[in-house]
Amino acid sequence: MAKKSKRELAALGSATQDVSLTLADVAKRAGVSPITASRALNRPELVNEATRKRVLETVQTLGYVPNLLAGGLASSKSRLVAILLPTINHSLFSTAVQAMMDRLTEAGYQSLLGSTGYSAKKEEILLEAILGRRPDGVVLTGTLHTESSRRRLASAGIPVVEAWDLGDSALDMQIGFSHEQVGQHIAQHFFAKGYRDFAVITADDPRGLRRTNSLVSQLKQLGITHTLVETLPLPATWQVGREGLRRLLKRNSRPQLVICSSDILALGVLAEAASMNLHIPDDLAVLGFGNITESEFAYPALSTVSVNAPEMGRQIAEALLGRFADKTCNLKLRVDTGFTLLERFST
Amino acid sequence: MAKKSKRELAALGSATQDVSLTLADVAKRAGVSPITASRALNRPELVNEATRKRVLETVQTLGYVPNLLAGGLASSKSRLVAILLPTINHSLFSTAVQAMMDRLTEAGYQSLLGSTGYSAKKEEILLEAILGRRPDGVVLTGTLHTESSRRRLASAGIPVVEAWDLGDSALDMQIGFSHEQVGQHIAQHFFAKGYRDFAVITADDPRGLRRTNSLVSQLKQLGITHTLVETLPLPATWQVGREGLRRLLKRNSRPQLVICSSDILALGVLAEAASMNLHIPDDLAVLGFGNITESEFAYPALSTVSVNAPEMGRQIAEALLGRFADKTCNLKLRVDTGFTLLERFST
DNA sequence: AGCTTGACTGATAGCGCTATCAATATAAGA
DNA sequence: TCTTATATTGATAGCGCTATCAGTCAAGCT
Repeated sequence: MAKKSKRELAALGSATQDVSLTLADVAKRAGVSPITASRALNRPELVNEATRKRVLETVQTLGYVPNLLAGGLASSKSRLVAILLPTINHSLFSTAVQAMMDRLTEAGYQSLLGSTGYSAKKEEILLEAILGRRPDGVVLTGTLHTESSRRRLASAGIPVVEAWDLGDSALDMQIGFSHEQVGQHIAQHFFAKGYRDFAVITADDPRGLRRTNSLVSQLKQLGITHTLVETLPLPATWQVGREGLRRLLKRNSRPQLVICSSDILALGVLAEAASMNLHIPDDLAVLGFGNITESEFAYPALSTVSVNAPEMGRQIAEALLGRFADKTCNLKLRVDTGFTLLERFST
Repeated sequence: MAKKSKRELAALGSATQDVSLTLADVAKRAGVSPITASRALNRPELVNEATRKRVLETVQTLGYVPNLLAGGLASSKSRLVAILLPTINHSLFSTAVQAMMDRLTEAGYQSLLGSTGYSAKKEEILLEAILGRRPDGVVLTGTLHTESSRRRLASAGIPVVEAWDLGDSALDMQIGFSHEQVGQHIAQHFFAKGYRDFAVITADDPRGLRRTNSLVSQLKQLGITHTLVETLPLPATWQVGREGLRRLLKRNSRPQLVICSSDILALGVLAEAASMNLHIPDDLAVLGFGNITESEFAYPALSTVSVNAPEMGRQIAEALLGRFADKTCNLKLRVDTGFTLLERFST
């Protein structure tokens, strides 16, 4: 009762905003039925020009903000895309995510970010909470920890994009690149340039490990039988990179080239090398991965592998939007966004 | 019809997950009324132990995921907290946000991240979309571009935390520190240490500018009448930091100490200095701001101002949770989380 | 005139959940 | 014995929106 009267007050007065204004209030004031008001906002092509204008003006003057919870419930379209990241902080993915969000926001979708962190238990809870919002789509960037999480996602019946990879067991759409190819390419490229003594510093993450394995086995094929590999626990930070180089140098020989599983590690290596007065690339060459924005402006500028993150982000957004518009489109989509080896001044 | 039968199928079969399972399905199977099932999940203290257990088991076996859109609509509690950031990428705020999200997630809230970017227009649209989700609370980290955005937020009738600052015109709760004090403290500290020749590289952001103004005027009071200030456009990146130092050195004298408005700029300055073969801190001392994780492991380790971001994040979360539990609590909350000048090896 | 078509608008009935009040049973107190 | 309190469960009625189907009206055609 009290509520109702408050509302009517707001509708009658010249309030420019209100908390609990409903579409019905707008409709009443514009002299149309609620459903027409709804259409004026969501399917303007179905409404007469003059009517639509009147409704939109009323929306403006009242400061009405549609309740998307209600809209989502009624239409079973939440206009929400869930993005799962390993961590929100220092993410290799942030550039891709930014581009993706920009495009999605433009198209009227919002992004629900979830950081899966490092605990499988937390991930399960997160996934449940996110699925509870009935997102229209899900983007997976990191890997999921448990198989049950993957199954749960698969059976949620919503479009899923697995980004940053092109694995075998696709849940749905895949947009990324081949980590094996990256490893192989690095090996071939630097072998051809004359490097013979390689070392790897990698974080203990499945994809970094795959790149590493592919690199090592390609080197073997080229006749380089022994490659030092330092595997360090997540998360990848500068500190870990520095520690990695220290450990590497404690071992026998000093490698010509250190290949890092991420730019973040590589920047740590650069810092550690500087602290040791090692000259880069003469004393030690360093390669990163991911081409985060810092890399280009490090000193020396970091050589790295670019995976064209903004483009990937855009493609992910488009793939989802396509599927939203037409449920049968992009069904087995698999896009290889490739990669580029960027030689700057650290190799 | 078809829908109904599909549902019943799922409820009868031993399916472990289903898309459109409702609470009513769970209730039927557990032999209770829907409302009891609802309570078993959300207000367990109101339900008999045995009943609750039965319901929860049923939820498990069916793989039911509550529809939070419906729940939110019915209870007008969305369990959603909106966090507005200037940008999701390379954010000074990411550590605070991470801590905040962790706590909120733990308490059953989800975070809707919005990047306000650099366009006021985009910000308006974003705000409208976010308010449409009826978040239970909003956290503002950057500043909002337009006054109308602020008003809109204020009149949304939900708890708002303004983080990272303690301004005069609080919308609601404030948790942060005084940028003026930071500037003043830096001036006093380094003056006392004997520095006399200062320069500032700052991004064109309101708070950095406030720190700078306070610094400069404090220096004036100490008898240092002229301080070079380079103001560069957002976003703050390494590139901008490098550019800043270059510009600074093109001017007359070389300062003893360069004070940067963010660690990111400072790391850029470090890189530029390295490229010029300047020795830090002897040739040039550098101070950052924010204490991002990289700073500690840069070479040389970056002196900076820590604002205790994780603690701030936690406090923000607690403030909101307190308010959610009791609408009258924390009403004019204003927490000064302070700051610490961390001298490492760049000063 | 009668029919069809297209453009527009509205009435109705939910979406899946919870607030609210009511009902029941049992235990405790007078 | 009859209240009164406590614990537990259920019936009802929405939350604010949209899908769906059903008009209404004017224009165009036979």
